[in-house]
Amino acid sequence: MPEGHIVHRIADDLNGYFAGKPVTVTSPQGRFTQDAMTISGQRLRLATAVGKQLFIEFENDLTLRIHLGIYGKWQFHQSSESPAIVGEVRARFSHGKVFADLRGPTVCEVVDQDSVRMVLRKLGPDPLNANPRQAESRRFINKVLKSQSSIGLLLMNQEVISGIGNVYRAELLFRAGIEPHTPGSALSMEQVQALWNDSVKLMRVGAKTGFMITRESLFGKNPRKEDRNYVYKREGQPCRNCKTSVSIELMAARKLYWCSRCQK
DNA sequence: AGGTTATGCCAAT
DNA sequence: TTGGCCTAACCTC
Repeated sequence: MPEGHIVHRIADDLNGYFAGKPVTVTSPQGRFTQDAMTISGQRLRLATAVGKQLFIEFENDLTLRIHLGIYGKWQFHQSSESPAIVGEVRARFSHGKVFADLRGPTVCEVVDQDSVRMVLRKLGPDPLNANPRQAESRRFINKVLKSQSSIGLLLMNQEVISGIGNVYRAELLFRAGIEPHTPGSALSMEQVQALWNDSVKLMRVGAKTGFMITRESLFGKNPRKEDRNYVYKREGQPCRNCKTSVSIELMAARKLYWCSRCQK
């Protein structure tokens, strides 16, 4: 159940364990067997994360594209014996003593390079792939500033910015003091640039720790889940800043959390 | 044991 | 906008 920072961590793990090595790929569950046979035994060239999408490229130029969706998870094992299959394992990677099990992905398919390019073309810039010159941030800013739709929706739109999900959406807007229903076009360029910069900052914390810690005072610590955020999943509880009861509503079928006093 | 929930997304309406 | 996908964890009874 990841936002983009987790997918980047998975790409790093996969590269650490398997890059440059021939990987045995199976599908204990059976749903992925046909595709698995096309890459099994090939050397894994590189795993790359873009937003919430994971691309695992093999030496025969085929790429395994994975999207974890809301349920998907990877689990890594190190063992001289093959670990028992527990539950529905869509795909298992193995090389030597390392095993990686994938469960519950929305997408798990082998595709060619053209198909990868088509997917990539649709994705907005990823804060975790930002280069130092901030060239990508301009794409994000331009799209937001000319859109009539709300910033709450825009931050969840992977064609606008990739890798942000429901937690970071709520927390970014709280930290910026922006009311989630504000149209993109009503924001200033400085506000949108600041949102981008903050997304880079927060997602780097997430990628480094594995946790979505968004309260400045808790950076570098290991807080309990219920302490990590300002407004996410805190409906009805007092705002950590002004004590106003945190608001909740459904926006495009997802729960939106915000403080009606701090975010105007 | 059964019900609810989730950091997501798409096709159908 | 709604339903469906698909899995495990975390409730409640």
